[in-house]
Order: sequence, then structure tokens, then C-alpha cells
Amino acid sequence: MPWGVMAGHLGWGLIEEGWRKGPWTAEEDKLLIEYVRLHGEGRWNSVARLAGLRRNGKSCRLRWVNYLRPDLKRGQITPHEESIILDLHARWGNRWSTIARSLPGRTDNEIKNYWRTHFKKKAKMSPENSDKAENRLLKRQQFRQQQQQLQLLQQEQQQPQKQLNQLDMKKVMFLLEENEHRAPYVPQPRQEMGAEEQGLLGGNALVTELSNEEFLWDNLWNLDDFHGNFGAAGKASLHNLVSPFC
DNA sequence: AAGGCTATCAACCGCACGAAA
DNA sequence: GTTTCGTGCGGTTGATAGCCT
Repeated sequence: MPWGVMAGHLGWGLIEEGWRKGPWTAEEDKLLIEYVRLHGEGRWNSVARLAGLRRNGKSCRLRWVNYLRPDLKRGQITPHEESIILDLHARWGNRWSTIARSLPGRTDNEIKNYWRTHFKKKAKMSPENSDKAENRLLKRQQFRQQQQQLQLLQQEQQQPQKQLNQLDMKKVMFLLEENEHRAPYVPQPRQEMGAEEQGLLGGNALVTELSNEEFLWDNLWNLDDFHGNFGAAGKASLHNLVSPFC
């Protein structure tokens, strides 16, 4: 049962100092979407006043960024995305928002969750346990994919107004796929990467030649290393410049 | 069949930072 | 220079669903 429905039925949504907390209802989502449509993103603290939502600005921003944004990519993290996450995490550590910028349609929260569930624990796991877990994960992923396809189908039938968002998503997906075909991104195991992480990459790291992107990135990192004082902010903004072409 | 365990993910919290007043 | 406000980020929590024993 979706959160919104549950919240409605069970009367969830704690009210503290005038602000609602907990799971968002479908009604609240609608109000927030309408607010952003009219006023654009930002000024989140005005949402309560202007949209009639009893949510604080932070909560609204988070809901929009992590769940309602039309350019969000739904569904499982692909192996391609997984290798990007692994590689970027090896480089940047827990800078989730920076990593997220390299994955169009994915949020920092999503990547953070994915990392925690998939890699943090895998690192501790024995090989046989890891096999079991992998099978379980595979089954679970198949199940969820089926569920999501079903849900998408239902949404398409019920809500024609969402077609615009889906078109946006198709555009993003098209660009991603086009890019994948043009320059497959297969990260090379890095020296600073742990043995387990390298093992995880192993399945994908069959292509030995550097992709265009890798080449581009390696040059950037070399530049970074060379100049030394090129700070995190500079790196991030440089990355913003590059990512549209990756 | 039932209870415990685990994975997943939405949401919250606290902190930091920059801009405006 | 200081305070306030808005925003972003990373860490953590809690509810739920599915799997395992």
C-alpha cells in the first residue's frame, strides 16, 4: 500500500510545533507539485504559506528533490550506474551529492542508500554469504522491477497529465543510452580501492581500453593532482561542466 | 505457519555555509 | 561585523516487505 494511502488511513503525520511530519500524503504531493509549477524551485520556507502545506521548508525541499522532481530516474540502479558509483566513491568518498551529479536522475539520498545497503555490508561479508545475498538481491530486484512496470502501466492509464514528465524522463534515458553506446563507461580498478570493491567491479571491467569519459576524467584528476590546490568546490564545478557530456 | 532477520528507502536531524538584512 | 534566513549536505532512523529458518 502506498505511503499516502496508509497515512490517510492510519492517521499518521505527527504534528509538532504546527508542522506535519512523517510520510507525505498524495494530497500534500499535489500541493507541492502545484507550488513548484507556479513558483519554481526555491524559497522553500514560503511553501507552507503559499501552498497551504503544513510542512517546513526543509521537508518540502527534500520531498521535491528526492521524490517529486520530474527528471528523476525511477527503478533499479543499473550495473553501469553501479560502476560509476563505485568509481566515484573510491575517488571522493561519501560526497553523495557530488556523485549524484554524475548520475542524471539519481539523488544523493538514493545513492547513499544504495551504497550503504550494497557495498558497506558486502565489504564485511564472506564469499559464500555474498553469493547467497547476491541471489536474494537478484530475486528481489526482479520482483521490484515487475512491480514498477505494473505501477507505471497503471499510472499511464490513470494519469495522462504525467505524460509530460515521462517524456522528460525518456529524453534523459535516451541521452544516457546514446552515451552508453557511444562511449561505454567501464571504470578501471584503482589502486586506492579496496580488494572487495575491486572484486565487485570485476564482472563489468572486461573492457580494457579507456573510454572517452575515463580519458577525460583521468586528465582532470591529473590536472587536480598536478596543481594540488584545486579545491573540492573547484572539482565539483568542473564536474558540473563535464557531466552533461558524459 | 510463524517469528526473526535483512534489505530497502523515505524522511528526519544537525551542522555548515553563503547571502541578505 | 553580526545576525538571520535559506539552502545543501551527510548521517541516521524507522517503517515496511520479503526472505529464511
